[in-house]
Amino acid sequence: MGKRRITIYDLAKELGISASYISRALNDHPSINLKVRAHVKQKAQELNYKHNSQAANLRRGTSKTIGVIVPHINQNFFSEAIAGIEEVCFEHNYSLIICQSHESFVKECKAIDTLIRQNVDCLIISVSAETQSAEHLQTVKNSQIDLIQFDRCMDQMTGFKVLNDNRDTAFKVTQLMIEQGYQKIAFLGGPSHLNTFKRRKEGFLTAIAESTLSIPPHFIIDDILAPAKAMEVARQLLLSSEVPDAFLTVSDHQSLGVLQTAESLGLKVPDQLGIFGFANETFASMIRPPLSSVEQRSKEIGRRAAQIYFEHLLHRDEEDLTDKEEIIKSEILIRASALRRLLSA
Amino acid sequence: MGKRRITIYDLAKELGISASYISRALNDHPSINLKVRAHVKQKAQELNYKHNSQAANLRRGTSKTIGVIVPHINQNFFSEAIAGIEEVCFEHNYSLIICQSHESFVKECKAIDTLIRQNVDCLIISVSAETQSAEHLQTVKNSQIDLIQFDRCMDQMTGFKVLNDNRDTAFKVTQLMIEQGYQKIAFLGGPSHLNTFKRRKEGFLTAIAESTLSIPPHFIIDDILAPAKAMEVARQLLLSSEVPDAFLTVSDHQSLGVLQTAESLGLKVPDQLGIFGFANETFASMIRPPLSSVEQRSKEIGRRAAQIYFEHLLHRDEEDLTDKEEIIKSEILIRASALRRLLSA
DNA sequence: TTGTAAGCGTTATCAC
DNA sequence: GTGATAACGCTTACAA
Repeated sequence: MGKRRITIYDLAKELGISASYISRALNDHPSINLKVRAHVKQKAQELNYKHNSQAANLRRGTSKTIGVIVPHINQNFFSEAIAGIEEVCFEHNYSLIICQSHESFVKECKAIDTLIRQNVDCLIISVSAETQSAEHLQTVKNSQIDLIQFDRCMDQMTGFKVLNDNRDTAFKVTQLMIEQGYQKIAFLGGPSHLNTFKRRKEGFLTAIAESTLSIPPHFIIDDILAPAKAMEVARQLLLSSEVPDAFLTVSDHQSLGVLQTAESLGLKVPDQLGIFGFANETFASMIRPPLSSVEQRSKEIGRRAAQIYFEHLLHRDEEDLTDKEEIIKSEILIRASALRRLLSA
Repeated sequence: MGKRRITIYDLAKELGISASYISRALNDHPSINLKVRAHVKQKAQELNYKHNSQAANLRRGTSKTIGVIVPHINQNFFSEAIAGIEEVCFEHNYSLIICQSHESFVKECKAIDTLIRQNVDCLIISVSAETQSAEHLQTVKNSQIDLIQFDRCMDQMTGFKVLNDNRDTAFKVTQLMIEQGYQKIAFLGGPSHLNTFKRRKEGFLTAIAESTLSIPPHFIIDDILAPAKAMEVARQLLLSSEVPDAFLTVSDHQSLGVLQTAESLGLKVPDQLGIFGFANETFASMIRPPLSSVEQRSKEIGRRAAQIYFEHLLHRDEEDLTDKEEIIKSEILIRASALRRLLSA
């Protein structure tokens, strides 16, 4: 029994009023007497009536749903960001549909297609490492779906973006390392077509340029996110004739690789070799020596991305922005791995 | 321009055939000539037609959507599980709506309500720490929504469950520690009304009972998941007259707390104190000494949970199961923190 | 093979 | 205040 779902028609029959009236009562339409509203709502509860969002959304032409695409749900940075997005959506009674691109451009396109078909009102995305073109993002906008990018963004695509201050942070971190007396700093980067990594590198290069140091070009190496690669490169450099006395990397995993390599070569960290990571993974503070890193406040990034939708896009009017880059300030965590002197500040 | 979304009626007009025919062509209905199908599909692409899942689902009475509720998206165990669920759903062209309970029973109920209104076909849930009753889960079933529990399950609720072999694993881990020569093993547990923690404790107690050891009752302490609490308790025990020579905990964070406490007291791990964690967090293998732990294969748990829906529930027939507990075997990772002797095996 | 029409559950519009 | 009625975009009997 109880097979079929209760609809407003069932309520209408039960209460002897029309379905449209029921609908209005449940939606707190002002034209309806407060007592009637209460009565209807009570009856709805009694009969275990559940509003059918699908039907309502079809009728209304909106889905009250936001789609999210990230490379991997189970990477700390992204799961934190999603948690932030979810919090804000929950406050606004919006649902979240989540897809993973697995760093594949093809899957990212498929995910976008799915989300368009699902009628999402907004898409929040951090693109895959493979993504080089922004055409698929244009499709989203063409489908009248609001687009918000975070972290990994396509520079050629205008619109809302929520980003870390990557350039600035890398700049400051580099300065800190120089302050600590490191003079031959190597830089291990990521895929340089991704804005986040590009900017971290820029920050590093600018700080070096503004200093009196000169860094040999082969100390600056792109696209070695994989810890194994990082270890190999670190080993080569540390065994060469011109040895770096510090490593700045774009991820804690790279840094960990460097640290282990250094240990295996009998180098003392931070005295003989300084190491600075990025992302403040859980393990960063737990290894010995604790790894200096950058807290990206990824949950806050997610929150802001979602808030942009509700602030600027949902009830858009003439004066509203259509284009904005919002910067979430990272926090530099200087720990033992890059600390040779007392800090001046 | 291009304001309105293209519908099958637009396609129909454009091609001079009826909308229903278009629908069938797009859905590969066998009655339609292959050439026509191709023609229609091509035109659809040309006009940038996007199938509206909402409308189709409303008509079909299904949503091809699975709801997921977990305490926190951004906890490793759960984000891995969700990644597994997502993978399987993606293969089947199903979408995922994700909610967090934040360990609150009230929020869990609200999430369930949302998902029912969203018309999900199935709910996959790991209940909050607060959840003691299963009435809200019954509501789900009453709404003709398939229910699959994983990890944290309500024992009083029948149906499909995907679980770790918690009891068994804790049993084996305890035996391993005894093999290593530890004789006074303390147990730091979690909230005991949650099946996972209850069973880990049972496993520990059984192994002790089957051994020749006798453990004082105050060595066995429930409900201290918070690392700070774990540290406090460890400190008290390690400074008392009767000192444990090992700790088995139900989480790596507890274990880390114990490890740091031991270090601060000048105790040598693993020689003077053995430590065994649970969950194999990223940091477990990276700290010194590396922490022994249990890999729960959470992604696999997620995958299995989702697969159950597609195997047993989606095309249910008379002979199908309605009740099953599936066990995902954990993997015991014995590392230096609990390794005093060479292993026999 | 093709088209007509009804209906999924809601809400908006228009009457009364 | 209240109630018909049409529509949202799609699928599916049923007819032709």
